[in-house]
Amino acid sequence: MVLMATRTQRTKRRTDALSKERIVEAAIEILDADGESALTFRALSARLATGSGAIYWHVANKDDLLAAAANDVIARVMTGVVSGAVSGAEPQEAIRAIAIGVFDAIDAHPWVGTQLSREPWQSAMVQIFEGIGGRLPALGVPARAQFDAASALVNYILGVAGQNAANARLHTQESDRTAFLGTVAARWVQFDPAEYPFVHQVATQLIEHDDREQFLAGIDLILAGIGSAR
Amino acid sequence: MVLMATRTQRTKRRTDALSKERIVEAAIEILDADGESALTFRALSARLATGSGAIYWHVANKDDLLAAAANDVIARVMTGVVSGAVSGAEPQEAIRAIAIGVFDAIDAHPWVGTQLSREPWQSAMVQIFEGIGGRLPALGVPARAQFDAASALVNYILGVAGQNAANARLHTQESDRTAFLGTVAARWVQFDPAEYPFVHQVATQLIEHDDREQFLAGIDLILAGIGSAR
DNA sequence: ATGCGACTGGAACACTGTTCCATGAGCCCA
DNA sequence: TGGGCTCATGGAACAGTGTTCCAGTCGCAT
Repeated sequence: MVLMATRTQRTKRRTDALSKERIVEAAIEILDADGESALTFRALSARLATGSGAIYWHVANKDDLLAAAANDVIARVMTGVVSGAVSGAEPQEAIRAIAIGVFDAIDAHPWVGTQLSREPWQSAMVQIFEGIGGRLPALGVPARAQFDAASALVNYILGVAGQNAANARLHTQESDRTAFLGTVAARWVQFDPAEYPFVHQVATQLIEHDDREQFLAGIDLILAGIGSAR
Repeated sequence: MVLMATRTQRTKRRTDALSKERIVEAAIEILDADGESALTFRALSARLATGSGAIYWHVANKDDLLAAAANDVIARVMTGVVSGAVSGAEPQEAIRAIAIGVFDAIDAHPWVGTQLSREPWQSAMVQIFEGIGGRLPALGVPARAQFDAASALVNYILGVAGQNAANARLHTQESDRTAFLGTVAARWVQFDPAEYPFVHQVATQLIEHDDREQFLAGIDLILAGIGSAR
């Protein structure tokens, strides 16, 4: 993997020795179990039965740790998607599969969404960029349009990612979510139809809409736009 | 404005009395001058010549303050765009104008980008949603496709917004930006062309690309997709 | 004039990321 | 075998954060 720093360590020290891998693993567990706010160096120290100083020997700072954790999750998604049935499929289907893969990963680990929209040009984003951009030639997109097309798709994905993460931050429970959507819808209905006709009208669809389907609809919209410009 | 809380205060107290407006105004000044990390309740207290307790009487917490600040900026953009020459123009042009308006606002106040991707269903986002969604009927988009179309456009905008804000956080200077892009491009060129053909190939375009133009290209792509599905 | 509620300023609290350093484990060479 | 010497560790200390708490002050209605 070109992205990784060179590492020449052959199982030194105790078997339970600290390592960036072990730290990232523990961090992901905390993030998944109790959310972004639960990941502190104290919590991490406790879980790894060590001190914060030891962790800092392996990890530059918290941003570094979060980037590595997000990279870990995304890398798993990308290798999973690429090695899956998709590799030989139609390029359009491959792009959809990657997008859905990233969406589902962020749905399962909302903190990844926050991280993706927070640190740009990060290795996690490069992987997504490559996965999508690499399929564009096969789609018949002219070379000079590929950069813009890939950027549009990735930015859309990042937008949804951030929004999903923000939603997850607001309510941990599934029941919270529907209740919250109900509240928002109720507020939207009460907007003045003269000033906010669209928001007013769309309020009802808010409750019954499916995030995943809407996400895919957006991907298809962009793909249609890419196709029409061909 | 339906979004604002009811407010029945008629110039009480001293002329320099604290108020949510004055606090938000000062917060925006700090954010614009010295970036997101500079906005602390201590800095705000100092600038307003008061204590943090006084601020908390007018503002629920920091999130509330940031939301109000972002709302302020976006509201100005939206009224500016709507009252501009655009109001009677072709709906497609109106949507482009709104998107560009939001983009430029985030370019000028990067912290707004962070805020937009952080707190969903917020009044700032509702305004953008309405501004864009309200033009879709005139574009000939069927009613049941409008929600998805608006959501796609807004999420794309939010994605770019977050990314722009992250970039701005990384380097304050314009010279920093080009230097940084150069570094990233240099790294991308060195990616193994067998494993990362797209990223490798696109690296050169990275340096000379214009964020604003690429953003607009993405909007046009989505608009083309919306048009083709009509 | 006086009481009362709206408002203020700043001290105190709990908690964060990060740094610093005294100590220990394992290895290499004499 | 024993001494260095580096890698690695754990935890105390630091600076700074958002937030709470509360003793006051001010202006108005009575």
